[in-house]
Amino acid sequence: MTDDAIAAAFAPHDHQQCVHRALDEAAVRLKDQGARLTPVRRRTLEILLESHRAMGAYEVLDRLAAEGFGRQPPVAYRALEFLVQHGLAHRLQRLNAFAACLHPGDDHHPVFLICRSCDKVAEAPFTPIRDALSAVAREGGFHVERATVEALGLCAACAETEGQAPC
Amino acid sequence: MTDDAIAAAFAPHDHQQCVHRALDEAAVRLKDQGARLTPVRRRTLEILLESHRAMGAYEVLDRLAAEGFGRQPPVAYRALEFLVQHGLAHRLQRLNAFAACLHPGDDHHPVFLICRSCDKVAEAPFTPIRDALSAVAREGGFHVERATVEALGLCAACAETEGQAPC
DNA sequence: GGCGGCGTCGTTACTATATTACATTTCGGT
DNA sequence: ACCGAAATGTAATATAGTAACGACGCCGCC
Ligand SMILES: [Zn+2]
Ligand SMILES: [Zn+2]
Ligand SMILES: [Zn+2]
Ligand SMILES: [Zn+2]
Repeated sequence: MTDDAIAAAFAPHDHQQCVHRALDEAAVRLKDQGARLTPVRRRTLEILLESHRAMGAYEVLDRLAAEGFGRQPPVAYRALEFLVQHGLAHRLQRLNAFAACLHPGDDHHPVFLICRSCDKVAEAPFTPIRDALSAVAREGGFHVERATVEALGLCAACAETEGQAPC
Repeated sequence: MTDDAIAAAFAPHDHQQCVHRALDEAAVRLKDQGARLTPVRRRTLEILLESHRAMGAYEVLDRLAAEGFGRQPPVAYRALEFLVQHGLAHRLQRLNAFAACLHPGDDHHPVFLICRSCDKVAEAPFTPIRDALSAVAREGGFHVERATVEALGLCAACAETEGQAPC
């Protein structure tokens, strides 16, 4: 998860290939783990991958229902939870939403950078922040186990066009 | 917001005085701002202050309703939003909950340390984390405007009694 | 082939969280 | 006393998430 990867998430790129690669990698990882990438699960991942945005569970559900899958909340929540559990997607607390993981494979718990203009989400390395956080907490006698770090701001692409229409 | 303040939030302390001081400070601050600390608002703040825990809006609402205030959601949400707006309380995204601010006066946007055993919440300085976060983001061309940092872990008091009953 | 366990998928029904809209009351200034 | 703004209350609704249960299909075994 390099700095380039952050920029790449917001910049225009060969998205077909980006999606394809992610799906392939997902299939491989799941096979290794003995987990099944069923049609609903696969389609859910595809839907998340289509944009680099975070999507609410009900937004995903509408898409699934329109394509002939079940139309009740558990359908979406189960698929999303499965993806999160297997490191293929993340949950964004701040938005009550989910986003496909852009770096499955890296065993990670990232920091999220959310652009308030284009709504896209990037993942940044957690380590430097965790170090700062742990240090501050430890001095107060607190032991950090898990942390949520979600930043709202402006991506490079949107900063350039600020004032104009969103990218 | 010192390290001692973090430890103090979790450690036993003269809580009557702790609450009293916070209420006094709130009254002064609001008067300065020309805002009114009405009965519902004051009672809401007291309820939050009674524990150092985060409370859900409906939990607060139940308390208010039981004391003769309105029993519809907006009653609680409005009072809570008012307190948040005026820096007397914080909203915890991760818990869908609210906690009284322990350091009104410091103009701040803190990091939250939430003990998973006793549920108490402390506030830690944001600056060191923001620096680390901004640095990471900037290298990816991302400009951070606001960030949510909420850590789950174990406070010093609970770490000592771990394995026994929660403090 | 038939059987049974297990995981997946779908449904209904429900809980929890939060907001919109509108009527009524309260407060401060004139 | 009067007016307008802010605050309070209500009902209704929107959004987010979970529990419980039955049906179906797959796989390993008899
Ligand atoms: Zn892409
Ligand atoms: Zn953007
Ligand atoms: Zn206290
Ligand atoms: Zn504790």
